[in-house]
Amino acid sequence: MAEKLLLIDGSSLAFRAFYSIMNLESFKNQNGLHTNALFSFHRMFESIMNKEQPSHVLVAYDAGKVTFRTAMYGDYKGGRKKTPSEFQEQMPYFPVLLDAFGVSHYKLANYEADDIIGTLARMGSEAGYEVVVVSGDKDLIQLAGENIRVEITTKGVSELATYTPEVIREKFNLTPEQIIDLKGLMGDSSDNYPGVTKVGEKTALKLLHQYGSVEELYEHIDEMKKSKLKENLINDKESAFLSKTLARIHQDAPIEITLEDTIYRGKDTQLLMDFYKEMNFQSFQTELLKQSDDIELPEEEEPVEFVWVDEVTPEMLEKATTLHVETITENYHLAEIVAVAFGNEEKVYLTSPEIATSSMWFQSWVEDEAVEKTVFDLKAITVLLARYGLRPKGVKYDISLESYLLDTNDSVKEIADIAVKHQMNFVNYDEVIYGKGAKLKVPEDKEVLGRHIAQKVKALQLLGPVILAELANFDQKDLYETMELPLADVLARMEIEGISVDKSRLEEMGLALDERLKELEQSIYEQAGEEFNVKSPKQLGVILFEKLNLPVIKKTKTGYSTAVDVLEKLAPQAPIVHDILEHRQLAKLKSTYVDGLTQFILADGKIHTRYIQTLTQTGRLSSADPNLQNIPIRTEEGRKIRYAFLPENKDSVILSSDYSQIELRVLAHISEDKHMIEAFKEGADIHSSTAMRIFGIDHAEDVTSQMRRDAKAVNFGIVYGISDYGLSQNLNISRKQAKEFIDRYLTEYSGVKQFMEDVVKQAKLDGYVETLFNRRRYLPDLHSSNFNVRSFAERTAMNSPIQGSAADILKMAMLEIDHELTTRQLKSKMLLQVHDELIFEVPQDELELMQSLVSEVMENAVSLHVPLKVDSNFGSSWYEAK
DNA sequence: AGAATCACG
DNA sequence: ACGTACGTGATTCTG
Repeated sequence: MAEKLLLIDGSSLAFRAFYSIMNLESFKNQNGLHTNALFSFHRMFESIMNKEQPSHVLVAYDAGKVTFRTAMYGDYKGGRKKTPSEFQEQMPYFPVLLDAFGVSHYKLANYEADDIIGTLARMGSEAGYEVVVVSGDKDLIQLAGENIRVEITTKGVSELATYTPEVIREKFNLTPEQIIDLKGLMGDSSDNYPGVTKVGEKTALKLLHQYGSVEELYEHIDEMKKSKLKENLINDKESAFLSKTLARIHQDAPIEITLEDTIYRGKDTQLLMDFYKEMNFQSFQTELLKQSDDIELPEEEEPVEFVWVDEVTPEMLEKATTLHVETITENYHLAEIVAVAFGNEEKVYLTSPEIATSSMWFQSWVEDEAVEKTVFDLKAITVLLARYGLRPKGVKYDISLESYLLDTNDSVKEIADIAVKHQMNFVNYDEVIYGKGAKLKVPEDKEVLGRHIAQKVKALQLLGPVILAELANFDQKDLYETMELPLADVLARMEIEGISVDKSRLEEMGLALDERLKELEQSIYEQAGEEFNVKSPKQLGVILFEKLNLPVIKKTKTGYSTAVDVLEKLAPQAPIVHDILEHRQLAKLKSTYVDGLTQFILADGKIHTRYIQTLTQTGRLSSADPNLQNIPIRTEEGRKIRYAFLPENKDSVILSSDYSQIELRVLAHISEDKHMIEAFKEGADIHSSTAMRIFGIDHAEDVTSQMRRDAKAVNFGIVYGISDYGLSQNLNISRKQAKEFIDRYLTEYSGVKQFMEDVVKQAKLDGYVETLFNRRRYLPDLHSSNFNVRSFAERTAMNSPIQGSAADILKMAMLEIDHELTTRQLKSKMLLQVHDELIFEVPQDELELMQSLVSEVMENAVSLHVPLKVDSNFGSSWYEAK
């Protein structure tokens, strides 16, 4: 096989890698080391290796700041910003990674990576090798030659642009050698050498096409006619020659390595595995495990004992305080149970759910309030064991919930995530054991499976007290013990209960939608003069903006935007746009709400969503499989979907109770703004009263509906952490006008203004914001040097305490309502939660009681400086509960 | 897998 | 001057 030498500019690529992933916070290992550059470099490197399949590889590095170039020109690479510390700290690990890859790396005092590469490229080429050079720095294209191809990263790092002498001729009409002359004339702002004043790429190219080189140019300078350019060339002659010298990459650097030394040795899987563990690179870990079969799983110092049993005895349970139910798919309403496990950090028992739950001993252990247990995700376990009629009690530590409360930023999806954060590296990620995607499966080897589960149990057991102590430290023990933990049980029962959905009703709607969609498609094709996929934004863009020549209002990263606000602006100009808008809306209804929901109706005729209690950054719940928190309501066509949501029993109705303006009331409370509190105490219409203030109206009856609408938008904006631009977009008004609205608002509600300023200031000091119930959100981006990132964090600092406190309040109300339903032995059921709204199934004979009970509890869930108000409606379907 | 779009509070 | 509203999940297309 022919020899192929791959030369990589490590310094340049590592730097590019660093900037290609700027989401610094999510790329940290267990010791707080940033890993974004290492991760991204790894990805780039692998893709290059796969593509090139070289026989020889070398990664070259700059040795340091001082080189022969700085000796020639003191300011070479001067004026550069200091390397960010987040990057600096990753630099020592690149050699470790490369050693694990089996790839040589080299740096040389006084020289840059370029010169090492230049020298080896020459040597390789002379030896008849095919040479490939990869860098993020375009200067290296001067190395292109007969056997030398240069690849430069573009668009961050995702793609490579190839440079051969032919490409350079086509692009610049120059030879690779002339690239050096080009640099000499142009200079280089990032390397900080000057070239010739006022000469950029265009002028430099013109000159080189005429004269061929810097030397030739100055030979014939006298023949040039008098011009500013000529003057500059004469004045900067010295600089031009210096710059050319600086730009030239050395091809005879005194390197001490030979081509022999660059032979690719191949991956050392064990070293790589260790590196991935250290950096917490899960996906690479799994990938590696798939490729090789000789990797040893990490050793525990004192391995946990585990045993599969087919009978549960009291002795087994005697010292057991951790309970685990293993599943490998997310949706626990449908998931198959792989095993039930119980034990402690020393010994774990594993068995099937049938064996466990049929044991009297196990039943009473699970349901014994007095046995303080540790679990991971109480809600999931509650739903899973409910299949067997068991309801866990006495759970003290839910590691999942606790981790979420401690820091919403580090997403703890599985036990390994939190174990690794506490240096318990013996726990494997599920993906490592079970695989993922199409290859997801339980290992046949009971030893492997058993050890994996046992290690999880061990970690949970050890983590329990540690994590609770951390919560206590943050004053979050109450939040956990009296709100989130009991709520897990309430939510589990809501999920298990589910809500009845009329499948045939949905199917009827689906047929009608299909018919209308066909009509619209025909009409759209006719008006477009051709058939195309209306659902493809790309194809639609071509039709609208190229074929029909409609004006481009907004662009996205990838092309024309065809979002609703754009289409609405175009609608008056072209009737086709009306049809497209309607098509969009109906297609959404059909796919997401008719077909989508239908798939989730189980044999009991109900939909069982999952509330995710540990996801949002603010403390809200989210809902998935399916999402029942975004069922249409804003348009009549969409709202009809709600006709399909029914009470389970004929004699019952759907009752819906929602907080009125809860976020603004919370804002009034937290900010203690006099005027806003006053407005709410008077029971005023808050949007009208805001309108009166910002428009200077004295009598409520003089507020026009337009004013109220504007004021409402301003109120929303305030809650979101307002900006003039955002408001102007929302109201379709000028930015100046929007700014006036905001200024008026903040003058009138000066307490709100004060709060907004204080909350950001305090957050910058503390690093986090808090809700009324001590729920925290950390905002490291408040200190970002990037304006956008920082501004976003500031708006978040204003919004999170508001949105989060509102979420806290509804959670408190849910607990109280659940308590009342239980103690009063009512037949009414709490079915759904939609952020500020609760949905119940209520038997007719409990309706009166429930209406007042629910309102009463919700309104008095907490005591604020303003009253809380609840609106209730009921009907024979969710649609009619309005 | 990511982007674009759109449903909700 | 910088470019934006806050929080979610599902579907579809596309590289």
